[in-house]
Amino acid sequence: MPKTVDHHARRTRIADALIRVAARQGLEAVSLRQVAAEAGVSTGMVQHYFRDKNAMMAFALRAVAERVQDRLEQARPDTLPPKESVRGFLMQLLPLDGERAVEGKAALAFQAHAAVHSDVAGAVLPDPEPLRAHIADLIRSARAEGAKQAGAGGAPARSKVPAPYPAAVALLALAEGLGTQILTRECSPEDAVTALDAQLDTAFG
Amino acid sequence: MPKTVDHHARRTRIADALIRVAARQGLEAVSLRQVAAEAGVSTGMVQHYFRDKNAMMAFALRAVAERVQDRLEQARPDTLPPKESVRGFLMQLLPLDGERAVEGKAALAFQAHAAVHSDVAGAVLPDPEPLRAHIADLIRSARAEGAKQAGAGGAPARSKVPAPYPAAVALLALAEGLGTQILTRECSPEDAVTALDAQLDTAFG
DNA sequence: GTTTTTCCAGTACGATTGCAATGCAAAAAC
DNA sequence: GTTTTTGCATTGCAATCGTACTGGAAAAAC
Repeated sequence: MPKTVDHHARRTRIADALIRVAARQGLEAVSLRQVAAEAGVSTGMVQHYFRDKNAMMAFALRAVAERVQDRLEQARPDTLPPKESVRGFLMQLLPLDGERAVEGKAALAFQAHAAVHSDVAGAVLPDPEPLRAHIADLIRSARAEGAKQAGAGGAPARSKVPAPYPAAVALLALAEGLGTQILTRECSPEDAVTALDAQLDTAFG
Repeated sequence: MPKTVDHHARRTRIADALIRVAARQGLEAVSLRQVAAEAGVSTGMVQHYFRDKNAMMAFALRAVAERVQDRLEQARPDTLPPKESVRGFLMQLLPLDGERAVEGKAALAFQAHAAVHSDVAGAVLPDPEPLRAHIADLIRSARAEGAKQAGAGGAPARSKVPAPYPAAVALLALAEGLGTQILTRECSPEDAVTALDAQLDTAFG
């Protein structure tokens, strides 16, 4: 076998360039030549590693999704109490530094793309349900712990606290919504964190 | 003066076509020829009413924003109690029918566009602050009413209820996040409504 | 009637697009 | 050494892009 190279690494490098172009100028500016130039390679090489533009886009879409997933799993310190653990998750979803701003803008562009091309999105994007279920479980366990500490003679559980699963759905959707509002400058990062913390306070007992 | 036509109506008709194309195939597919074909007019006419493509895009961007704004003001029955009034607002932001799905997909595409071209977005998009302030006021008045009905000897206000302004920020961001999750099929409309209602229950005492 | 101004269809042009095809360097297989 | 397979640079092509431009129909002004 002749000259051997790491295909996945090459594809990832090209996908990185695509993400940077998308974050800087939008998906409309993503072309084979633009991406190749951003990656510092020739268009022929891009063509060598991706059958066509759609394949390149699908790979990049999956790459952003996996990067977010990696960040979430990396920020999973199971030693922390449930509430802090969930807070760690959700903060990772907010574009609070430059790196995540780039990823966030690219993710926003891909969201619009996914809403229109649901076929590729469905084939490439991960199922959001496990994460929701995990957060719902953390909420449940935290509330059980809180009820135990309140003692047997205490007041019954307060009404008006949302059920765990809707609360988990709301937390994730809220983080996503706040993230896009930060990117579009509709909301300051400080207000976003304040709103998210308030939401955490009500979701956990 | 020669043949007189309603410029604004013509522009709006073209912008409608642009929105439909963007909702169906994304902003990448928005070209002068595509939009003209969708509107059933010639590209020459599009050029006559818009100096260039950017002007057309900016007009369409403003058009979606105004349409959402109109829907919100139209669904403002001040006779209802505050909570129902806010619920009416937020439900209008969810893409629960075909018409709003089209608008929502276009709005999603424009959001990604606005995050990248913040100059045009800043010049065209309305300030989100008044709506947030209005919702925060409704929350305040509803809580004051609730406290009065609870009587003077009752328990003090429960802790862990978020301050009105962060609650308003959260409600709007949550509606936006749920809306995009519905469009990307990450979340069912039923779960979205459930999560939003739960959020309303906690925001209003 | 003529004139003038607006409205818009049509065409043309240079740039850019996605993609196919060609060709060659380099490294493993022999 | 030769052969063979892979990795990639380059070029070319048809299609589409945004935009400039031309020309004429139509209606108000005269």
